[in-house]
Amino acid sequence: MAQEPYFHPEIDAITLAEVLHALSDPVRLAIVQSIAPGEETAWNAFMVNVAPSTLSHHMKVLRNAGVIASRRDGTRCSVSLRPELSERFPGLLEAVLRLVPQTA
Amino acid sequence: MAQEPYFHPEIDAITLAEVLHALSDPVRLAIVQSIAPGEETAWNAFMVNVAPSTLSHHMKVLRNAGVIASRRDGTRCSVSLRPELSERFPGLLEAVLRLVPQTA
DNA sequence: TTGTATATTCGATGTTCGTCGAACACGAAA
DNA sequence: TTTCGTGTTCGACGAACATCGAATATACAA
Repeated sequence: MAQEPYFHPEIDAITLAEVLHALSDPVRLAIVQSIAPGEETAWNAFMVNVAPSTLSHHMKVLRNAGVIASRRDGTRCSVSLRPELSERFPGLLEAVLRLVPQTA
Repeated sequence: MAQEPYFHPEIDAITLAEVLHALSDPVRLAIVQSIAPGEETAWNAFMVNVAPSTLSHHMKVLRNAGVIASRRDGTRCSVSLRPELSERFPGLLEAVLRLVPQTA
């Protein structure tokens, strides 16, 4: 874990295409779906079968897209859904997350 | 134009990740946005600055993802939004299309 | 039949992506 | 201090992607 703070884009810098791209990967979709809105999830609590380096990559994609926020907690890391996303694109994440279960 | 009929996937074969991926490209997002629901749009009526071969490629991606339907009309081609998409993933396309204008 | 307009397919090019293992950086514990 | 646990970064790989121009196939018009 680097001591540098995580980069999180400004609300207005979030683009629709980038959000949709971030959500268009099955692994990332599973990640986002397993984060309860308003709550934090431990980094290593995701049931995705990828290497840690790959998971870190996906987290970065979601973070850069403005979907999730990462917070350092000592050696560990907690992630959560960014409330700003629903301000920028109201209803989008809700619409997607509502449909995920019937896909899997 | 090939005489072969266009391939359109079955409703249940449409996956959320594939739809999101199809919509995650700016050109394709512009295409979808300029198709009025319930109406047909002429192939060459899209204001996207790409070569015809590129446009054809994007149409194929959207078609394979289950987002649009293509119909031959003599030498020409008309496209429309697939109503089945809203049956498979209710509210998804509506949520996206509602947000496109504020992006551009 | 010959020619024209329309869209698809093909081949090529450069880019982006998802994945991994190895190496690294940091905080915390021993 | 040394060790261990946790994520990140780096380098590499093959696959997928966006783009184009050229060639092609088809329907229609002259």
